[in-house]
Parts: sequence; structure tokens; C-alpha cells
Amino acid sequence: MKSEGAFKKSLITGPTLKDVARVAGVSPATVSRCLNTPEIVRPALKVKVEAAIRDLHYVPHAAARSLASRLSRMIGAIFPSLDSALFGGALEALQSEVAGSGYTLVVASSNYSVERERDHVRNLLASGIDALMLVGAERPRDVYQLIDRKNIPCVTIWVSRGDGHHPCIGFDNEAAAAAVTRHLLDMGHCQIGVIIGFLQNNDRQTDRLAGVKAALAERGLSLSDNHVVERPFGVDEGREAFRLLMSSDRVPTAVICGSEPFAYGAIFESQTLGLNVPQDVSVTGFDDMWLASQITPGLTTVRTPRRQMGALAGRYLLSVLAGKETRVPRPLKFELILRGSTAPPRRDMT
Amino acid sequence: MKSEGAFKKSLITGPTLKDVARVAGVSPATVSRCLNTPEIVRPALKVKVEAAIRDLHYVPHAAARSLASRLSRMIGAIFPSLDSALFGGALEALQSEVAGSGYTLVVASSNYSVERERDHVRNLLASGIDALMLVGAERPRDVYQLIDRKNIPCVTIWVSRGDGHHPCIGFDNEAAAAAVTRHLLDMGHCQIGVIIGFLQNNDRQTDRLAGVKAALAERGLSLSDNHVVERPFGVDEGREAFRLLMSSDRVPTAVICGSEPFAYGAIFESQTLGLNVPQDVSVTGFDDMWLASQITPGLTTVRTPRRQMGALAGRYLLSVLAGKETRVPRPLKFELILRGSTAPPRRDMT
DNA sequence: CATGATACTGAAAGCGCTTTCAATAACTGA
DNA sequence: TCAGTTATTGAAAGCGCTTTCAGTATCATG
Repeated sequence: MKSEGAFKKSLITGPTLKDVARVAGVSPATVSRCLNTPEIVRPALKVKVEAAIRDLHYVPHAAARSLASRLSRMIGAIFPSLDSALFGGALEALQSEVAGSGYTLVVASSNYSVERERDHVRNLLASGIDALMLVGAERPRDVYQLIDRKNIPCVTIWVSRGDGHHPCIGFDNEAAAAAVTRHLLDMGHCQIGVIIGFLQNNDRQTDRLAGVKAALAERGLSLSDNHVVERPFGVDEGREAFRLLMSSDRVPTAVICGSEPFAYGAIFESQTLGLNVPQDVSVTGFDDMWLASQITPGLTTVRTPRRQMGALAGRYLLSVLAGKETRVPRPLKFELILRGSTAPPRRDMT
Repeated sequence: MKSEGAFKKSLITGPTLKDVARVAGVSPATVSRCLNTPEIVRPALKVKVEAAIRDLHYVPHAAARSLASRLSRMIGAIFPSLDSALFGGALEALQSEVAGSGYTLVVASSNYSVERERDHVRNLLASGIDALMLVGAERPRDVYQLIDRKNIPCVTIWVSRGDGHHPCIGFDNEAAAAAVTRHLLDMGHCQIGVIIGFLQNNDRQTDRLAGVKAALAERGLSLSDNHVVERPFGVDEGREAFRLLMSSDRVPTAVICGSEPFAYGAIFESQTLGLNVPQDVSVTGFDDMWLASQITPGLTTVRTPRRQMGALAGRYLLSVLAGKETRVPRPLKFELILRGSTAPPRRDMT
């Protein structure tokens, strides 16, 4: 910490790379190399530079680096929502993965709105992100065009069929829903109700509904329109949808929920209605969030690899950014978790 | 699905401000002014420039802007956790507030670890954030020094007493806990157990415990050590802590939880133990998350202004960044929500 | 109509870093 | 020992934008 005049500008901005170079007695280029490719700097110099960096509390100026190197070292991620716990694990995992590697994670939430998502994509691209993560693969073509024009790696999660152009890291929503449905069919249910989120622009929900229909079709069954209730995500919406289903002309003996809050709502509402789960009606969830195992009865549901998707998406993007040949992992496994909320239908109802 | 390291240096950089200037027939300076201070550009020119921007699909280069203007237009936020729903609402609100104003939100999660928080602060500062939001005010002095050295606005949320140097936007945790405690005392409880999160480096939990003790002290009561169980946050931890409390020598007639998952755990565990809430034991939560009103019995708890804290923190920081004289709002209101999980103690236990 | 004030505009100098490119230093084998 | 390599280093040219500064056009006055 010598000559004061040297930092007259630095008093506000902090020391620059040039200052470090002067203190260490080397050229700015060498300092830069110590930061970026330390292996090509002679150890003797490296030590001096590192000492100078420490002494000066030097912190590289990210914007300047970014401008000079054409790399922002930022990765963007847009989630449909941040205030349910649904995507929290994935976000947390993604963030750990990314933070460990000198990249910075920029997060946005689209509130399940295509328009807001598009805005965020635009903003993130403008702020120079080097890579992008999105949830789900189905979205207007122009959003993908924005991304492609920038030519940055982009990965979609939560689905296993991508849009054909961008890699995806997720599980097979259709197969998972089909597995749940088969479980119910195997128990003898044949009147099945479905509570599902809005299908438009949501391939996860769309695929899940398709999975239910496919499994039913395998047994020659089908889903009547009034047994499918489409609602915004939420527990109260689940309650209301459940009430609706239980008052339809052919009362279902089992209710499949495309999202777990619906299932919680259904189970809570069954108590209000004086119905017994699973004796009077079976209920299934989707995701196996923490409440599923705590609630009474325990919720039969599908455990989805939420953290894993976040972690792998991060690892994938970092790997591509590092210039490594990278392949997307095959679809991730889900797991059918059987608990007390499902049972064979009562005799008199079959 | 191309990878092959093509992204390493794909210089399809898009049009620059210079290009826009050429197309519009003006100088680069004018284009820049159209972007930053449009009010000082003659309308005739502005129209030409805007047309050129549209035609070329011009997107300003954030890093270059940032380098030249010394403003990154990024705001950092570090939450203790992202995978519970606790901070989700605040994050969501903060993010909306920030996104609407041309700023970008950079999010990190510290996992309730001081060290991880320090690392993130360092990283965020290095990436040039213009402002910072933190949860809680209590942290090692050196972390604040890092921030102050950069001289950027920094706000803490979730608490009402700051560290004295940085503004805080939150509610009075101590008063809230005291309110809960008084509610129980008023009902006649005098053996009270507490399940609380780790106190070290967590002023929210510390204040809440202090609030309980203060309210007890008002009535000349005190909390015996074995009636305070300190655990990591979580439902299962709540179950275990509850079991412990209910097997202590003087069984509490009411259990105050410093975090809502503890309370859920307590209520679930009471069912396992064959205890009746609230007849055998009252339970209170803290936060009023969605499950509090759905569970049976409904959870008596404190409703905390979570989204509001996020929104106000965002608004505050933006306002300071805009150079406006800004005052921090006074402590926010919490609300005691009475539901079925609390009742007077049974006669034979008083 | 001259005059100073006012409103815009463009030229040019960086912002702090990376990255050629040429130069030097340090080796190698003959 | 010397040419031929190879490993390091420093000088200098930007990266794309903002911003000062000086200049020109416009305008309201006397």
C-alpha cells in the first residue's frame, strides 16, 4: 500500500488491474494472464502478482472483462414461479452448481405467462447472459428465435421431449402420469377424474393429461370431458375442483391431480365433505413434495427429480460453455410412490 | 443441438450502436442519448434513431454500457434458502419490482451459512452489482466492510432493528413472538415449550426467542432450558423436537414454534403420539404460510409481510439508485392469526 | 438586426480488461 | 558454442458504449 497518488481515481472505483501490475512490477497483460490462464505464467511472477492482488484487495471489473472477452460469465434462468416450493429445489441446485464455477446466476420468474417470459428472455439476452435455462419446451417460436439469434446455449428442463432444437433435461411427464393411472386401473378404478393446470403453453400439464388418456386407452377406457377440470395451480383451486368432480353425474372413484397442491386441496376438501380417502375416493399427486408424506393419509404420488434437473442443467450449460463436447443425459427417472391415499374402489361403486 | 465448443467465441455480435448511428444518419453520441436521456434529443432525430434501432434489432451491449457508465444495472439479493416457500414470495415480489425498471436481479442462496453468504457477497460485488439486499442484519463485521468498501446501497430485510449502518425493511420479530406468547399466557398457559431454529447468526430466531422470554418475564415467568429446543429448520425436526418436549419432566401445555415447519411437525407428531391439539397441548407457528389455514386444526400463527418486504426492498433500492432522497418505511405490521391450534390448557394441567 | 442565451449535436477521449503480435529469455541438441 | 526451438512477457490495439467539451443552430431580447 504505497504511493497514495496512485489511487486517486481508485478511491471510488477500487484498484484496477493496472495498479496491480505496477505494484507487482509486471505488465497489465501478465496480471490478466494470472487471472485467466495462470498456467502459462512463470511461478515467480505469479506469486508477486497474487501478493499484489491480495494487498490491494483487487477485484476485477466484471463489465470490463466481459466487454473485452465477449463473455459475461452470467447464466440466466427463467422459472414459471418462485413462490411455491416446486421450483425452489431446482433453483437452489442450479445456483450451487453455477456459483462454484465463477459464473453468476440471473433469475427471473414468468408467473406462467408467455408474455412475461418473452420479456425476460429479451432482458436477459440484453444483459449479455452466456447461457439460458428455461422450464418446459413449448413456447412461441419467436422466443426461440430471439435466443438463437444470440447463439447462446439454451437448455430446457422438466420435460424429456425438447422442441427438437434445444436440449432438454427432465423426465417423461406423459409416462409418469400413465404410471399413476395404471396403478389406479390395476386397483380396479374405472371412473377417473382429473384435476389439471392450464394446458395452454404448458407442456408438462399437457403431457400429463395425455399420459392419463393413453393409459386409459390401453384398457379401452376414455376420459369424459366433465371429468377433467382445468384450474390455476393452488390448494384452494384443488378443493373447488374436487368438489366439482364429486358432484358430477358419474362420481369418480379416483382423482388424479396434475400438480401436488391440487391433491392437497382434494384431500383437505374430502374431510370437509365428509368423504373418506381412500375408501370413498382415491387421490394421487404429482411431485412428492414434503407434505405428501406428512399428511394423513399419505399421498400416493410421483417423485420427480427436481433438484437433479437443476443441477444437471447447470452442469450441462457450464460444460458447453467450457467448450467441452457435451451430451444431454437421457430422460431422468421418476418414481411412483405408493401411500395411503389410493386403494381399490368400494364394491358398490365398481 | 450443436455443442462442439462453437459457443466459445461465436462473434455474431449483432449490430452495434455505431451501426445504428450510421443507418440513422446521426452520430453515435446521439444514439446513446436516445437510449439514456431521450428528452434532450430533438424529436425528428429521435424518430430516425428509433426506426434504425427497430430495423436492425439493435440490442445495447450491457457490459459496454456498464463499463462506460460505471453502472451495472444489476441488483444482488442473497436469501438464506430458496427451496422452502418461505422466501419465495419475497423473491418474487423483489424480482417484479426490479425487472420493471431496467435492472436485473441476481440471486444467490446462502443455505443459512455465514461463509457461503460471505462468498456470495464477494462474488456479487465482483460482478459489479449496484445494490444489495440481504436477509437479517446480524453478520460478521467483515462482510459489511466488503460492502461498504464498494459504497453501494444495501438493505436488510426481515428485521426491524438494523445493524445501525444499513437500513432495514421488516417487522419486529421480538414483538411478534411476544404477541404469540401473551396470547397463550392470557389463555392460562404457564408451562411453555419453544422450538426454535439455530440462533447463531440468525437474528430473526434470536429475536423471537427473546420475545417469548420477555413476554414471560412480564408475568414473572421464565423459560427453563430444557423447554427450549434448537433445531435446523424442517418438519421432521419439528416432530422430533415436539416429541422431546412432550417427554420432558414438566410437560408444556403449549409449544411455540419459531418457524412454521416446526409447528406443522408438532401437529403431525401430536397425531402420531395420540395427543390432541389443542386440548392436550396448544401449538403456534410463525409466518402463516398456506398450510396453516388448511391443516386441521388450523394453526394459530403470526402472519408476516413477506411479499411486502421483498417489494419494498426493491422499491427502496431503486429509489436510492435513482438518486432520490429515500427513507426506509417504519417497521411493517405483523398480524396474530388465531385458529384452532390454541386453546386454554386442560384443568388438570394448570 | 445584433447579441447573448439556450438547445442540440458530434468528435474524441476514455471506462478496465483481454488478446494479438512481436520481442525477449530460456532451453535444446548438434 | 550456436542456430533452432519453445516458453514467457510487454506493448498496443481495441471491445461497444458514455460523456465531456466545443461547436453550431435556434431563439428570445434589446
